[in-house]
Amino acid sequence: MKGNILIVEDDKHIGDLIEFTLNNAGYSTVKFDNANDALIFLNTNKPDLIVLDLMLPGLQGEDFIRFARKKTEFRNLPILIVTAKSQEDLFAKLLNDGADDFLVKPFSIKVLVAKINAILRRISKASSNRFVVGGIEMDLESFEVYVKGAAVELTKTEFEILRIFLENPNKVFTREDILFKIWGDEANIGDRTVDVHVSNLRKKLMDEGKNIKSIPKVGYKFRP
Amino acid sequence: MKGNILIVEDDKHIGDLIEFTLNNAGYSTVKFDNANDALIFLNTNKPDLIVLDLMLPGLQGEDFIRFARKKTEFRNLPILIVTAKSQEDLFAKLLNDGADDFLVKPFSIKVLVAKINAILRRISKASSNRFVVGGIEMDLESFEVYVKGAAVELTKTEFEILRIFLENPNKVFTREDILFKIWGDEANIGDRTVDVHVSNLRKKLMDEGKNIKSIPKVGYKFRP
DNA sequence: CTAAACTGTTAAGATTATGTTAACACTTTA
DNA sequence: TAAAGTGTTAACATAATCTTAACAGTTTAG
Repeated sequence: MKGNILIVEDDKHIGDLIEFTLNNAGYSTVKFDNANDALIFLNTNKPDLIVLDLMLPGLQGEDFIRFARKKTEFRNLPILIVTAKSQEDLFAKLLNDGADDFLVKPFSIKVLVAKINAILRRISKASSNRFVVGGIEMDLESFEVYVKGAAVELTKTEFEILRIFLENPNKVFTREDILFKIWGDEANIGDRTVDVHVSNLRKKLMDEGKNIKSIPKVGYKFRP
Repeated sequence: MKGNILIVEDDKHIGDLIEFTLNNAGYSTVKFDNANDALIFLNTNKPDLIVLDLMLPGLQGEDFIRFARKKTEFRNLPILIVTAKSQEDLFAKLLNDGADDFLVKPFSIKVLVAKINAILRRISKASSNRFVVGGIEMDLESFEVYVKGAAVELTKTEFEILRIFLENPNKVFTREDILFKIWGDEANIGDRTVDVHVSNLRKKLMDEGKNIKSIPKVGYKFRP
């Protein structure tokens, strides 16, 4: 998941379009058609970005920005304004109030996504590629593995094999599958080598090692 | 002084207008009417933001962005595009390439200043040019590094490598990653060179040097 | 029940990666 | 112009990892 985006847009048609587009671009979304509900949502949630229609019924978009900015944790939350007409003075004011950017309707869907990508890239350096399966935590960025919170030192090959298992829980891999995935197809290695690595992995993973099951005559799988 | 802004704009009239406006808003400016001179300027200077006209003679604005983005120290330098016509596909591409925002001519002077204020406010909040990671303190402005308070003399290359590590604690970088981030992609240098610099870094950093870990078959990382 | 096939584990040797030094080229400084 | 500083490469030493072979233990099939 690339990020969580809050959409505040009273026009159902446009709101759906934005939501659909962002979902397609890999973002998860929450949508409200009024600012009050969105503010209530913000009490208990912290999205990565807000797409805000300026012309909302009731509470105005401007007020929404000011309210949102009051809370410390939202001081750096990017807000992208979507508005019907080009009011340059208003834009200038909003940008100074804390909005990050704006789009004038009708706007291009491509530009919308590109702007959001650009803003979020700036804000969050990299979405963490860390995941947890069973009692094992794997961080692809730091190449670290934790079993029940304790760091475990793995070699690169062990790491790669474990990754295959964790990314496909319960799927059985033949030794050839594993050889191919790690060494490529030109490798000239006996498949018993996999057994040795799996053996070493099991030992290093302590209790969790028991979850690497051997399927006789087939291969190995990981059952969390 | 609020900040230093590089203007790249071939239309003298618009360039003067931008410069005048930004000066009035409290920014200091440097202006070029072509991308080549601007790139030369970037070799020895580091502005806080670039205002770039997309339709430049000779080197295209797109190329300019790519060149600028190659160097580590400009990777987070905000670039605001000013362009004559609305080309939405191009905008989308540029935003993904690393531009931060754009304005379509004729644009409002108020909006220009507001956008620049907004971008710089975002940046200055996010990145101080002095930071501490573990027992190491790095000052990007004075190019000084302190280990437990004691100044350490580093060469430029060592400094850049350390910066990559400190800005991304625990993230593993391959030797190619490091080569690319520092030398760009046209460099023709063996990756063992990185080892030598890392070796020298470790020595100079004394105790803290132990926190530069080598991940066999992958690369290096800094674990504070 | 026994042989064959399969899996687990160990340890040794082979292979590959890393650490470090020294030499040379190049640039900057005095 | 010499001297000092920096960057790059090559060479060698050291260290880590991989692979294999051997053997023990286990399961399967007849």
